[in-house]
Amino acid sequence: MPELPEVNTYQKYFDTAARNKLIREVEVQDDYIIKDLNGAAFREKLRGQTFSGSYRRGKYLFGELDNGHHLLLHFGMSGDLKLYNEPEEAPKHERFHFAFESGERLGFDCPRKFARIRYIEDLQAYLKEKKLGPDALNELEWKTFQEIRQGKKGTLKGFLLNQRYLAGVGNLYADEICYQCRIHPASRVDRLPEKKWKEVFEKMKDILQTAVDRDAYYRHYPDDWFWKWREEGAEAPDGSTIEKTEVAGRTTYFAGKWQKRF
DNA sequence: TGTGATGTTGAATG
DNA sequence: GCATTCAACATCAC
Repeated sequence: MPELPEVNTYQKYFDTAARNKLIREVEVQDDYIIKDLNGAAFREKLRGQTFSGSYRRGKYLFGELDNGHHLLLHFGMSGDLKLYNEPEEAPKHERFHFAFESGERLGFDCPRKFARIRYIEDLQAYLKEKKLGPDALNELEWKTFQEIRQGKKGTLKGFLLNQRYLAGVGNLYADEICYQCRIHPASRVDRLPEKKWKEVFEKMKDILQTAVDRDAYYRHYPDDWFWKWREEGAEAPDGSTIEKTEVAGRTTYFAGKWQKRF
């Protein structure tokens, strides 16, 4: 689930659920997804603190603490947040939760344990060390986009998925962008005409913004979007058949005749 | 029972 | 150091 629009929705949820509530207690059921700290140390760091806000870059969500430190929430493939009141309402695969003074609990659910949680004292230093690119929706400008692609030779899809170049595009939205631009996802970055680059940039912005506006709720996406035909053998709106392949190591769907290979 | 999954990473290669 | 590829990570649903 969690690509940029999904994490944006999680951010809104997190802000509503956690902001300005004193963390009375922290319970850790499984500290596998918490990096650098064991469960007890994590509990010590967070207990008694309050989230004052949040910052999102791509798929990375940083909860701002009142001491100036941050809590990184990366949802991996299956991370989710749930605010609840009674212990028995805890999500099935809860790895930890914050118990607020209000009596509510915010649980972090994660069946597949690909999520990453990290306590960060210096956010700017972390972002720099991590080499995380600008947020594809809110921070990436055309000029920067032009600069980033210089010297690259891989596939367009691989480029869009690389979080060091731009942060936030995942497998589904990468396919969506390629479809809407009528470009084969395995097209080489260095062979794409200038005009197409402009189109990729604009479509990407439009797709992400539209998805964010609809709270990443797929069923509310425009009727002519690709995702609903993203199935092998399906018939795309233009009549071409959807093909399945692998690009940049990821399962990829595209409309054979509709998307041109550069 | 086997397979694949909307993400990241470190190792390996060029 | 950079660009790119790819297997590995842990678990569940189909």
